[in-house]
Order: sequence, then structure tokens, then C-alpha cells
Amino acid sequence: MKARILDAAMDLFREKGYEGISIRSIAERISYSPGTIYLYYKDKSELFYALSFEAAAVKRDHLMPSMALTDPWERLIDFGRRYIDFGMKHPDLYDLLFLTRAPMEYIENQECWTLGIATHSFFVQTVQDCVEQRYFKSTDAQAIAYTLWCHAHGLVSLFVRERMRMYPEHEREALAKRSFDMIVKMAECL
Amino acid sequence: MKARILDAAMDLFREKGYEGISIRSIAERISYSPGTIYLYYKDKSELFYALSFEAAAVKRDHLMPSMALTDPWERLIDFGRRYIDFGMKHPDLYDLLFLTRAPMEYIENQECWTLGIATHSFFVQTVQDCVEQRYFKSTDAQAIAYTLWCHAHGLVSLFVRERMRMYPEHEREALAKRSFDMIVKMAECL
DNA sequence: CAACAACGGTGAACACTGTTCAGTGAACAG
DNA sequence: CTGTTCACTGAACAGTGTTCACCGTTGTTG
Repeated sequence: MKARILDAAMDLFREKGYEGISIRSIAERISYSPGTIYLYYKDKSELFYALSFEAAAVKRDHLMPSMALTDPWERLIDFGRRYIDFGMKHPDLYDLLFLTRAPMEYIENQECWTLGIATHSFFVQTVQDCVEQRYFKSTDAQAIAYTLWCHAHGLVSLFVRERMRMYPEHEREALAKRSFDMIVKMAECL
Repeated sequence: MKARILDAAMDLFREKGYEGISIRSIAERISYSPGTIYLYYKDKSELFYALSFEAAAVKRDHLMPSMALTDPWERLIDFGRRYIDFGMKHPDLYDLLFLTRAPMEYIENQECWTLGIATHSFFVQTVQDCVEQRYFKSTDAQAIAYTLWCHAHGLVSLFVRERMRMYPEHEREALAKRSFDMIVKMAECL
């Protein structure tokens, strides 16, 4: 039943975005009364966590292939490319995971957070591997990882929340590509 | 009257954030009826635009001192530092300008957008100046500007929307600082 | 001055939202 | 047959943005 509610919520989310999800609309879709939802999810934020978990799983699956690469530098590049690609292909899911003003109070206890942390740790570890194999002059793996994440997250965010309207639409994607190549070059001489 | 409504909205915004603003709460604060608001603002999104303009003005004033610097490289560094500083000091305003899922359809016609564009142009021009004075090896000023913006925006966004909980709170600011120094170093050998 | 029009503001009403809770009916156990 | 448990209901509450018929004041005109 929890799954049925979640599926309906995901459908509505894909159709009309986060705003399009209301308890009543979910209930109507699965032909139950609004009150029923509350028998399975304590409140809307718990539903949000469940939805986020789905999104985090899609993200993980999207990034997973990188993990197979043995060379840490290649792995890092591939991971970055996939991260951005995920954001572009699933702007709604990216929004849900990183941009929604979420009920963050208790998110550390939620499985969606745990899943996100795991992916993040893999990323930091990859940077650490690069450091150990002397791909960078700098040894501050944490700062390197964070800097690269900032860039990728900023890039996707500006897209997702439509703050690139000063650039003609057909140029945006090319600009993002150039920027990715540029940050790679910048990282090379780090 | 428009100003009185806007002031009340700004106060409420500062107190309780964007969610805290309701037409009724604004009306109550200025001791008018809810319907009155609609005599001065067509709907809530128009009020959002007006609020954004205020935020954009605060941002411009925060960044303005950079414009006085003659050396483009110094100007660029100072501008970046101020940009991030603005985001940290006024997370709500930054949120309003760059992260809110705003009614973007007609924003190009709004003065808040015009003001933002002006500040952005100044930034791009500064990068262009650096390029012309051979501060970079690369000549792709647009990509350089965009890359730096991505980093700064990503950095502030992760803060503002609380996606840095994997780092202990007392370390976050220091990490941001290290990352800024790092991107400056990276830009130097660009 | 009286009559009329315009302006500024009202507050009830509509359609929505998340959330709660007394109540319903079916299934099952003793 | 009685009692209990269970999933579910839908009305109700308090909130939201928005609209609109109404109303008193104010200013203009015959």
C-alpha cells in the first residue's frame, strides 16, 4: 500500500512537479480517501523523504558505472560528467534532492540521506585516491572535492532553476560543456 | 501604499522567510483587508517580483565597492568574495534571487531581472578585462565567467539550502574559505 | 445645493491546501 | 452471537490565494 501511494505520488510529481502533489490528488488517483494516506505516512514530509529516496536511488544508478573505473582520475572525470548528466536529464529529481526547501530537521535519520552520503563518500574517496596517486599538487582532498562539487552543483542548479535566461537557450548546453572542460583543465594544474 | 505593502512583506520575510508571507498576514500587519492588496499588486507573483527587486538592490549595493577597483584581477577576486559574502550574510535574499522556484515566465520584463542582468554584465566585463590584459591563457571570457559563477553559486546554494550537513557546522565556513582560495589558484593557471 | 460618478477599501465567498478524528462496516475470535 | 480489531471514510478545522458585490467618502457637475 505504501508503494501504491508512492507510485501515485511519483507519477503526479513527474506530471506536474512537486507543487502538483497534494494529498487529495494522490488519494484520488489511487481511489482512496485523503485520510487513508495518513495511515501509511505520518505527514507530507515523510512522503517527501520517501520520494527523495527514490530520486537518490535513480541518481546512484546513474552514477554507478563510474565506480568500475580503476584509474581514479578517469573515475573522477566520468563521475563529474555523469553527475551533471543526471541533473540535466532529471531536473525534477535533482531539484528534489538538492534544491527543494525540504523539511531538513530530521533528514539525517532518513534513508534518502544515508544513500546520498554514500554516493558523496565515494566521490570524496575518489578525490582522495587521486591525491594519493599524485594527480594533484595540493593534498587537501576535502577542499578539492568540495570545490568540484560546488562547480557541478552550481552548474546544474542554474539550469534547473532557470537562472541562465541571459544566455540564448540553444547556447546553454554548449556553455555548460565548455565549463566542464574548463574545470577539468583547471583541476589538472591544481 | 505600494511601498507600505512592500515594507510589511519585507518585514514578514525577514521574520519568517518566504513561506511566512501570506496576503492575509501582510494585510493584517498594515491593518487593511486582504482584498486591498490586490488593488496595488495584481497577484502574489507581482509582489514576489517587487520583493526580488529589493533583494537585487541590496545585492548590488553589497557588490558595488568592487567596481571602484581599477585592476581587473583584483576586481574579480573582490567581486567573488563579496558575492559569496552576500549569500552568507543574506541567505534569505540569495534564496529569493537564485533559488526560489519563481514564476519565471515573465521575469525578463521585470525590473528585478534587469538589475540582476546589469550586475552580471559587470562581472562578465571584468572577466573580459582580465582576458584582454592577459591574466588568463584562455580567451573564452564567457566560459571563464560562467565557470566562476557556477562555483560561487554552488558554494552559496549548498549553504543556503542546507546540503552541507555531512560536514560539522563549525567546519563549513572554513571549508568554503579554502574552496574560494582554491578556485582563485585554479583560475590563476587558467 | 442636490445628484451623480469615481475612488478606496471591505469582508464574505470560492476553491484549494495539510491534517485530524469520530464513526463505519467487514473480518475474525471466543 | 458477541466483542475486538482493522482498514477506511469523509466531514470538519484552520490555513492559503483570489474574486467581487457592496459601501462610505470624496469630488465634480448640473
